[in-house]
Amino acid sequence: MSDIARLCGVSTSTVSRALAGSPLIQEATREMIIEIADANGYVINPLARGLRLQRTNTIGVVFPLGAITAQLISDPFFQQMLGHMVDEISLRGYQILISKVAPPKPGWLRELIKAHRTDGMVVIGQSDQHAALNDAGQVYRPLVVWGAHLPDQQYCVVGLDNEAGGRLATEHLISIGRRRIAFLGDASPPEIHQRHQGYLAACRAAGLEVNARLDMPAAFSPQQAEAAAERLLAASPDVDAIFAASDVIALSALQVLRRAGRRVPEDVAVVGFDDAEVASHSNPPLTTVRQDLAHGAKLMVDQLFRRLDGESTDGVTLPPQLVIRQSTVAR
Amino acid sequence: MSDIARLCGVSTSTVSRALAGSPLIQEATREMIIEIADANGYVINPLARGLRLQRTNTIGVVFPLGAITAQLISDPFFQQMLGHMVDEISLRGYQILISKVAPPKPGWLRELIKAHRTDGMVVIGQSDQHAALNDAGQVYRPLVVWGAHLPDQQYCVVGLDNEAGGRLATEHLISIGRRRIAFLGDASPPEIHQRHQGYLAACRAAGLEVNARLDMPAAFSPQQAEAAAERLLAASPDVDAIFAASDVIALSALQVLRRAGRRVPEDVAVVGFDDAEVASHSNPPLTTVRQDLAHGAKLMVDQLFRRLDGESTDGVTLPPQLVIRQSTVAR
DNA sequence: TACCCTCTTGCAAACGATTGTAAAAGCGTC
DNA sequence: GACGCTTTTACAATCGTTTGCAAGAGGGTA
Repeated sequence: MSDIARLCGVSTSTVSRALAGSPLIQEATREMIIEIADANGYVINPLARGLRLQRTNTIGVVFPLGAITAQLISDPFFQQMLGHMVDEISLRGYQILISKVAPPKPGWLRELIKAHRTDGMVVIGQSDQHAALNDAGQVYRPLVVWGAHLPDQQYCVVGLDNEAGGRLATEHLISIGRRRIAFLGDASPPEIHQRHQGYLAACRAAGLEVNARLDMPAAFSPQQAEAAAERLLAASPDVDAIFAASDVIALSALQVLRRAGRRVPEDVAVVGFDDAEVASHSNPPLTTVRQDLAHGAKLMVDQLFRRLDGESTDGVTLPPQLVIRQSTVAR
Repeated sequence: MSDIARLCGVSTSTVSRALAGSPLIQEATREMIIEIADANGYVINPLARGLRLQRTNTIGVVFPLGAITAQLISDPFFQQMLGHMVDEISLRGYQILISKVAPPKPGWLRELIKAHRTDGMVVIGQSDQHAALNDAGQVYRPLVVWGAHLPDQQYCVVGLDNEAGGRLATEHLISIGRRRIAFLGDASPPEIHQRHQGYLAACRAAGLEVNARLDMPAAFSPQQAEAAAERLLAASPDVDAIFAASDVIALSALQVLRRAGRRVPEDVAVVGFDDAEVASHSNPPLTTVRQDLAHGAKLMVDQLFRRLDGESTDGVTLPPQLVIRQSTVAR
């Protein structure tokens, strides 16, 4: 900037004000300065600017990956969410700084905040970090989290009503006459825990027995999910329906069932969760609980920017929607 | 930092050196300083640090979206690439700054570089920005681009041999007896152009006629791709094979063919490109040209870091691999 | 000419780190 | 005690901006 100032025969403060469009600078001077700056390919240094202004025009998108998930790529959910976030945030002229926190160490979120590299943060998924989020949420306002609504939470959450989703899926399976309904998924992240609660509630309401043999922990990666599905079939050969905690898990279950010679949906009906792109193209197409990630991402970013403006926001609970396809109801 | 210095009864320079692990600082002093810094939740400010060091520990991932693509989310290719990039870069302890450049204005890349927010950059896809890349690549070293290898290029490219991929796909269709093979895709981005060249070469080698009715521009979004597939069927009802420029386009074609009552592969065989997750789960599963994005991403990041170390790298051309599934060969 | 007023511009102090160089401290030796 | 040597610490400049405040320029009026 001092080079430009020298070229223009003015001081850096004048250049700075001219580029910022300050009314203190005469129109003719401004035009001259802008022209010379452009001609010399001058670009303002965002680091220095951020340091001075304490504003970076950047939003952080954080993926806390606890014990549950090893890699980001493992699930299309993360990929899609990230894609939507990039779209929504760049629409508002902000930059995006991604942090993958794996595994989270104590204080990770406070450190991320205190680094002051971003004006606000979006956290995708609570993982097992509810305490850290509560801790930060009380003092740091521009924070929005995607995940489950928890009773004692001190931070702004946008997320699906996962319990209702679990109930919806399970009631659908019950309504088509299934009685031995298995749950396939690891219920330790809060979102999945709530889906599981919904499953249990629906089973109890219908007077169905739920036992440990029907309740099979399964991680999100296809390989581990297949292994879990095989364990399930071995433990409960008479299972007549599977409610999987995600579409990826459901697709793995479909593969295992096909290899085992079970027909879907005649012998075993399968329901997934997410309505990822794959769900509609699978064979058979997958009945699933749809979460509208594009809308969710939009809401999160909306709320975040309202918080940046000093408003306070309460989060949103989105209604789940059951999408019925041929994995539960044959044509 | 000056607070910590005051608390410790030393100067900021001592604190800085202690935290950086400089041998100039006595062990006892260092331990005392680190302890006090931790106890007070002190976190170094990366903006100030970056400003001083002219290093940000950040890699930029840039998506230039030219006239071709409207949204980032439209194609799983971008989502997957982004996911892999995040994985590979964070593995090396660097942060990731995403820029979606849509549409690219003249000088966008030089501006991005001159902003000095990142130590290096990865550009995903050339779009229609070959000139801008050439312009920047000559002066800016830490730049790696995913895309097609072009004759006069001055920048480091990692990418698939798209022409070979196009040839492979087309030869496969020819080998199963197809004669009226359509190309579905917009050949203006270099990658797709090369796939199209491979298609033309294979057709010519087999003595097949290629006419405009078999050559149908199709954008990457499912809606537009479906419309294109419908136009194709209308223009050339006797088509017996479709080579689609991406899996998303191929899946749209499958939908349209099903609605039109054509059997796949008996009436019309379909080949896609990418081997996205959806390809293996579709109905019927899609024959496609696989690009190993995980490997590609790893190579790109490898080369970028070697360039950061002052080495110069030449880019890599990856071999395509045909994955044959039931959309071309019935079981 | 002296004075005041308005309009522009420049000076210099931040923002929060790093680092070359100078100074201080500690210690052994003559 | 003076000197020199090594070890440890502090001073101050620097990275590239922004901005409160002071000062200069120009013009009108008494």
